[in-house]
Amino acid sequence: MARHSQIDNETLIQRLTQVFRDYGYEGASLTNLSNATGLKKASLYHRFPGGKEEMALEVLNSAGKWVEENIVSPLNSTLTPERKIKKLAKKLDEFYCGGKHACLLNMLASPDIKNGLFSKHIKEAFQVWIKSLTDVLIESGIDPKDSRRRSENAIAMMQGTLVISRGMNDTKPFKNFLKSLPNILLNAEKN
Amino acid sequence: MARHSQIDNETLIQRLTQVFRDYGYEGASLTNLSNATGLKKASLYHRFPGGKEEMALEVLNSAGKWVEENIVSPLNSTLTPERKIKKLAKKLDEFYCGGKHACLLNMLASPDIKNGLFSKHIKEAFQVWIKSLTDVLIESGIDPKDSRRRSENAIAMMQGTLVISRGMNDTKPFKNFLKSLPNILLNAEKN
DNA sequence: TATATTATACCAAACGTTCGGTATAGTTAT
DNA sequence: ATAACTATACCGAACGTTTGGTATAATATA
Repeated sequence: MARHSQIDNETLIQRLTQVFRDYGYEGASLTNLSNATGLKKASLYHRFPGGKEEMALEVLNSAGKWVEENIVSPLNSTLTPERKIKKLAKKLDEFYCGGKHACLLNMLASPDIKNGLFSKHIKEAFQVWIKSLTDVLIESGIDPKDSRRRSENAIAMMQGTLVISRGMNDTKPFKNFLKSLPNILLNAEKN
Repeated sequence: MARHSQIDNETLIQRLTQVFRDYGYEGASLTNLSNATGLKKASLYHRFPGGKEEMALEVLNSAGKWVEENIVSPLNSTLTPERKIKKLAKKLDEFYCGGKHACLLNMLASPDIKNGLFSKHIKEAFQVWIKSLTDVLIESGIDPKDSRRRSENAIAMMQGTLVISRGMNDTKPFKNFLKSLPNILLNAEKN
């Protein structure tokens, strides 16, 4: 009954994600976002009446959905814990493009962007990461408290190696983290 | 021969640091910086003719000097490795205000701020961190390659727990990291 | 000692530019 | 024809920066 979009929602969000991830919220200007998507400002406002805020929220939600489907869900499957972790590492490699991409949760977590508009999303996202990992470790027979500690460590290592890989312009730290991930999680006595 | 500054250089840099650390480069507006320092915009330009760029560079240099004096130098002292690490943890607690402060290296490491104006500083800073830690571990009798691996892990954990502490608005992750730091570095088989 | 001069620190106001956002008119596909 | 979509032009506000000039303190000259 109407005309087709010239860029589908999925790729649109994907392009917006790139900009927010590389430049942060303040650094992601509408000009950037327009250039990255091929849509003029007015068209972006047609798609996102809430403006930049809505774009960033949609980007966060989309990333959250991807993580839910590709990370959390496989961790709830019937595979063995070890195979789940191996799969996790592969998906992380894909998600962060081998360490070349920054993490949105880091880039959008400034203390007062729009009075902490994203802080709830970010906090929940971290909790989801940690919880789903913890459950796998508990399932594998590791003491619950220890499971949680190891999971928190793993997520911290992930974020940290991403920061360092970006800062040193070298993906090795992240790559090494992925390789050591099974050890970190399943037999922490040798990491 | 002239009028007195109404804010000395050290506290001036300190105030600027707060803003860059909390808001990132793009988020740190001249209005922010002016309010934080008590100097009007034009006065900031008198102190820093190179403008915002120069301010950020001075902030980075100042932080680098602090780290050199308070972190790197003590690691080269005559203390035992274990006591050095304990001291390190204390200084890190101070430097990052118990996990409440973000790391400048993370906040200023966007891929293309002014064509990577800060990327050299940031890369070198990470290298300094890692090298000085590695040397301590080697001194303590740990295999050089393993020493380097452990040091990289420790720095990654530090950055990661800072990211998570900020994202979850809870300094526990960073605090726990500090507590586990001696173990991570000196007897990695139990971390 | 008193005055003129110089040097620095500071600021109000304005610069041109870009920001996020909007109003309107036109185009396109059904 | 109608509704979906896009492009152009525009807006007030904020951006980083510059200008033109005042206030304060030390120095040089008398």
